[in-house]
Amino acid sequence: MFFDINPSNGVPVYEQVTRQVKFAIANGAYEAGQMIPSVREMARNLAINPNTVARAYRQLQDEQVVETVRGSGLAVSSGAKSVCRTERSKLVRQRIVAVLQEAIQSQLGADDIRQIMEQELDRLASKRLSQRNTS
Amino acid sequence: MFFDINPSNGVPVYEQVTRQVKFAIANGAYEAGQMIPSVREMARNLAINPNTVARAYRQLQDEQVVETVRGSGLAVSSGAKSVCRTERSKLVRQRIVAVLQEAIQSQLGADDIRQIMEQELDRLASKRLSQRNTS
DNA sequence: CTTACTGTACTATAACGATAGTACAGCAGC
DNA sequence: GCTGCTGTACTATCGTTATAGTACAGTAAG
Repeated sequence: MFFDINPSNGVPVYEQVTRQVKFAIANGAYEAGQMIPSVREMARNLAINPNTVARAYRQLQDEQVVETVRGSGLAVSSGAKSVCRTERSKLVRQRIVAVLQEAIQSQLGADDIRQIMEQELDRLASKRLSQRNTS
Repeated sequence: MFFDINPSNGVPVYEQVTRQVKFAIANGAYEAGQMIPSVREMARNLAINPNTVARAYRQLQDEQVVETVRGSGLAVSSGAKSVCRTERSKLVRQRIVAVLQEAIQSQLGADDIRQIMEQELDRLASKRLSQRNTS
């Protein structure tokens, strides 16, 4: 487990952080009541600015995914898991729709898209296996 | 046919313009030697700033997709079509890979992804038909 | 009490994307 | 030659993202 930030991705860094924290909660890496890494620790781990992490955390707090425990840090809220799960699905679906629209607009047929998808799914699957072998 | 700009997409507007011009060349909407819309006309059509279009066109010219004809405008270069075709495939493939990585990272299995894909392909196909009927 | 950690809140700076407005050289068509 | 179009080149401004640095209130642990 750990986070993967891409600064030149179009997607703002602070949003990548909020998203990946939500995803971690969604798949149980962070349980309800558990503390998430502190602003400064997370910033060190991801090699980004503490302010950027703070901004991400503020957003998580606004969305009630996380609650502050004074003097200790931020704890995962009780209802967070299901919320994050639905949000995760929604996000992934949005991204897939966007790409499909783009593909269709560039005159690719449904079969072309399926073919590319399958090729890349295979590639990613084998890549993932080899990563496990080397770790 | 026409262009579809999304200002709050993460992707810079000027890049959306270059991409869509390339895609139009790739699928034959603009033939070699033909003029593309002027900076000001394109800006009016897309409701964006002429400077943004100018920037997109400068980039197209740098990549030799398009050549300036003094006093008249920009003409599609002779070799442009095949270049744009390969570039289009590459771009779409990149985007698909990015989404697949994201989907896998959020713990979705290959079958989940296929299922979402098929659902959305259907939705987009029916949407496209209804659009044709109303135009 | 002191120390070391929490979140939180500022200011300032830099880079980038986008917009607005202006200006100029070159060519087509009348 | 005049008018109207072309691309091109500026400057200035605004908003967003990210960084750097500083500061402060609250708490846990020694």
